[in-house]
Amino acid sequence: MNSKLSLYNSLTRQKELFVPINPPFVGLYVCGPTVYSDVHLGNVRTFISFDMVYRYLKYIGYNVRYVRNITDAGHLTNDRGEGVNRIESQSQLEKLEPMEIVQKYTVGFHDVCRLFNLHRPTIEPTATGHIVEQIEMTKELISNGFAYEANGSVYFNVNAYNEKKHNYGKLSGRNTEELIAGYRDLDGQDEKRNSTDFALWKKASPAHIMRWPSPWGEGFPGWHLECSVMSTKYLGKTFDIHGGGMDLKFPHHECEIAQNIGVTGVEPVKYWMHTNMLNFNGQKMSKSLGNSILPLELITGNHPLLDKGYSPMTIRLLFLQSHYSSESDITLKGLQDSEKGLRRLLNAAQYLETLTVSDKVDSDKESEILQLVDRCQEVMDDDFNTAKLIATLYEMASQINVFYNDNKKCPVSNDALVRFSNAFKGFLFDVLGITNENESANTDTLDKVMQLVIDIRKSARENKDWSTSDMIRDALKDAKVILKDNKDGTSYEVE
RNA sequence: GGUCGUGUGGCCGAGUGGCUAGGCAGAGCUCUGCAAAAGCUUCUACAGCGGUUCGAAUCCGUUCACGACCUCCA
Repeated sequence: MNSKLSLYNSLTRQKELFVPINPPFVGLYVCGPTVYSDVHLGNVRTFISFDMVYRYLKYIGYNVRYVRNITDAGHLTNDRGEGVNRIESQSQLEKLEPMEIVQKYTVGFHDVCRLFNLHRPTIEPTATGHIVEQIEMTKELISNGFAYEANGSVYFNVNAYNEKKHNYGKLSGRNTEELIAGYRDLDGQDEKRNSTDFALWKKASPAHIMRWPSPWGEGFPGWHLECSVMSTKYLGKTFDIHGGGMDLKFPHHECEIAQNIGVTGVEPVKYWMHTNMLNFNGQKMSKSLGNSILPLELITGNHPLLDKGYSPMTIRLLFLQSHYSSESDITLKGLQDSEKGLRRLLNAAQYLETLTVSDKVDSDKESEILQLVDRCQEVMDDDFNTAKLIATLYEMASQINVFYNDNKKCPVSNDALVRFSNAFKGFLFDVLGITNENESANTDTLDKVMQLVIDIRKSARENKDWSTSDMIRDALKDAKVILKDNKDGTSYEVE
């Protein structure tokens, strides 16, 4: 673990050296989806980013406990009191039980995760599985003087919290008075003492299906509470990294901090990480603009704004080509570029397997490739700069191609070639989580059939029977098999 | 209105006080029966205006533009 990883901490607003609380263990908590509809593509970007973070932490030797929750209760459309439970409203729409909605979209979410080659979190807890703990935490907050009951609901008391010299708003740079001023006109006649207060527990109306008994009557937990409860339960009072999309910074993460401090008195998270938003053709995806696009629509191409489908790995590479903290934009041009880039990298990975060392060692060349090896880790240590990592991998791919064209011989020591090869494959496959989607197509059977076709074409070419030779090549192209005539024979590739 | 962020070559996208990012596209060349692939070469930018500095795309100020969150949308 000789890494010098540093990362941008949203809480301190600066890049900091990553020092785990209890090495070699690292606790990572990421806010997961609310399973009330198909997972949003922007959410997928966030999860890909943290998948990469998880992978890199493991790559450099940490033992990571990765907790990503499933929100299956309590997420209100309006946190201010008159909220509608998203899962309930969807269940009415689809005429299904709330738990059927939860099940349906949890399964769908997991399917999407698999497509994009996301590692499973080591713990994936659900809000409904932690109702007891949420009630306990609410009780503690009341007894600590940070919450009050009103009419069967319980609210967090932001003023009481601030009076104890805590600072609600420090993560998102907000101050409570301004928030109150901003809320004034929106404020209804609700049970809260102050408009910045937020629900820990909500009383269930008679029509409400998702309900649990509590000391304050039948109700359901507030949205922010589950993350506080589950992160503390599985990662401890203070843990290393908490991640999520920027849109969750306020109010969700702000409330989480307040709840945790209200119970434990200590700062819950050492490093906060926020991923930036995903746009489509330069605009935020939104239903009203009609440019909202689902992961499966992007993969299948079944959407009016798409020319065709793009593979999950093409999309994954596109996302990782920009830094997690920058906005990312999906455009057709970008997807097409990424598709080509992906092929370039995967081809290089394939060529790499055929390389051997040559008799003589070119020490300049050797130090050049070892420099590329070192750079992979250097750039990742700098706040997970996947954009730079991919640039480095492209340079490595160029190098591989040069060797490949030079009789597949590398003028470097065996040790250097092994290190180079391990770095290229390790960073491409293990860290970036790219997989070779075509591997399954290259079966043994296909290999043998193709060898036969290539041999037949070869004899045609030897007889200068170009029409037969080209006919074979064109027909294969229709079948998405590309022939490449190299100096030392013909190889094929499934598109 | 408040908080935060962004503006880089034809396009995407890193970087952030002096040193070629990288990719895609374009042009030329090599290889090839022709292609494809690959290689080599080439094109070389930092929104405008001030300022600091020996030197700024990078720091400071300012103007303009765009975006996010604060309010349902991840």
